[in-house]
Order: sequence, then structure tokens, then C-alpha cells
Amino acid sequence: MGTVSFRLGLLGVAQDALYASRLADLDLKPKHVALLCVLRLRGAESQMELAGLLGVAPSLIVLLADHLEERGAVQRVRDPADRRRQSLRLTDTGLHLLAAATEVAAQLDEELAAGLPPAEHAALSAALDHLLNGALERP
Amino acid sequence: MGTVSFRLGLLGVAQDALYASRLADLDLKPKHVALLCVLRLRGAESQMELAGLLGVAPSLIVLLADHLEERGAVQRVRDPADRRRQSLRLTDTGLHLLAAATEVAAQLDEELAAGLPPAEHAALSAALDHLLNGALERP
DNA sequence: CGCAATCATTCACGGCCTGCACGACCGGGG
DNA sequence: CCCCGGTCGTGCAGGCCGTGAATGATTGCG
Repeated sequence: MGTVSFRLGLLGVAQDALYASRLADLDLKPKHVALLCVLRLRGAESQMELAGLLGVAPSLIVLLADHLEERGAVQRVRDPADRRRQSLRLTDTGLHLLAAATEVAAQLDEELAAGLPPAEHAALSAALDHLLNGALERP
Repeated sequence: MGTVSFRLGLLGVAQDALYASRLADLDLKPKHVALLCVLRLRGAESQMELAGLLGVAPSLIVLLADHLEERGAVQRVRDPADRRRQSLRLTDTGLHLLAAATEVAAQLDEELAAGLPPAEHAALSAALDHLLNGALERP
């Protein structure tokens, strides 16, 4: 089993579960962090667009946004041009929450880097960047 | 979000889902493949040990083994030394099934490598190897 | 001015995995 | 020799997550 995709899946799922457990204190899941990330990096015009970017059903965006809105991390604002759409705006508390979540991930990174030569760690980071950017620039 | 762990989780979960969908024809899930993999690479003395290696509950091993046994991919053999234990033996059809699953993963790899410089692909593979071996040699 | 299409939301359902309870089985101590 | 605590595999019920279909509001096209 020298395939990259399979091992990437295995490690990724494990890492996701681990990150989720570490995120329990913040009462967040990795999906929430992903949503905050997208909002910070590029923003989005509608929840539909977010669903497409995250690769999940629109109804899930509703739940994620609900939870984040309760915490005051995001604001739903009706698009005046098209009142069907809701744009999600990242608030200051949302930024702080994202920073806290990033801090948790950074600590996980240290543990991960402990069993990895620095050069490979950097190479891994670069490869993930390329794959992630490639996935987002598809459409 | 420059953290490796977070992006590894994102991509890994997506890759796992993608692999799962491609595996539908074989009526397998990635977890089944992981189980077959462990049996092929190192074997195990008991289902408990497998649960530990895969990081899942023992009761899940039962379900996975049930499914694989129905397909004739593995055989349950009582350990004569300790009749509580069941050793899972990989059969020839199990080997073929694993080969087919690996083939599916290999095709996914090609698609993955399309958006990645060959050097980074190799580096990614090496890094995943280190992390996976590190995780298995913990105990 | 309808009318089909689009967006957000709700809700019921299905799948996956876990935790617990149970029976079979082991090894040691009285 | 026989309990008795501990271990292993298994069955079962429950919880969580995410999806898909139905609903209502809103849009722009014909």
C-alpha cells in the first residue's frame, strides 16, 4: 500500500478526530474552523457558495452558521441586491475564536513535527498547500 | 491557517470520502481496506490488538470482520492456546480484494499527482510514511 | 403578470461508531 | 479442585453527523 491517497486519508481522518477532541474546550468542530477560515481568507456571497467551497450540503452550512452566530462569531446579513441570499460576516469575536482554534492546531503541529525531520515537515506543508489551492481553484 | 495538522485533516477527510465512493463497486469501505492492510503487513494475534492498531472500538472490528468473512476475504480461527481469542487470517481472495482496492487507490493517486510537482509528490509520500510508522511504533 | 428557478431553513431519516451488558474462557489462590 | 477476578469476542441500543426532500420567501425571465 504505497499509495499516497490511502495513507493521506488514514492520517487525515485520525488527525481530524484528534483536532476535534482538542477543540472541545472551544465548543467547536473542525468544520466550524474551516468555515471561519474560508470567511477570513476569501469571504463568500452566499451560504450556497460556502457549501460548494466546503464540499458539504447547504443545510449543514445552516447548522454551522447557527452555532457560530450564537457565539457571536459571525453575523448573517441579507444581501440587499438579492434578499434571498445571506452573507456571513466575520466579527471580531469570530477572529479571536479563529485565532484560538489556530493556536490549538499549532500545538498539534508541534507534536506532529516531533516525529518528522524539519525538511519533511516543510515539504509536507508545501504539498498540502498545493493540493488545497488546487482544490479551491477548480471552478 | 498555516498549520499542517488542520490542512492534513481537511484533505484527509475529503480524500477518505472520495476513496469511499470509488470503493463502492467493491462493496468496501476504507476501514475494511485498512484492516486488510494491517493483516497483510504485520498480522495480529487478536481482534483486540487490531482494534488498538486501527484506533477503533473492538465492537467495530467485529462488524468489519463479519463483512470481510462473508466475502471470504478473511477467516476467523480460534487461537488454540487461548480459545477466547480469534485470529483473523487473510485468504487468497482477501489478497485479491486488497489488490483491487489498492488499484483503485493507485488511480486516485494519479489524479492527485496531476496537480502536484513530482518532487513534492515523492516528499509527501515520504512524510506520510514517517508519520504512519511513527504512529504504529508508539506502544 | 405569472412562473420557473434559486436561496435559506426545517425536519425526518440512515449510516457509522461507541459504550455497555453478556456469555465464553483463562489463570491464580485458597 | 473450584472459585473468582480479569480478558476476549459479540449483540444491542443509543448518539452524533450529515444528507435529501419539502417549505416559504424572493428573484428575474418570458
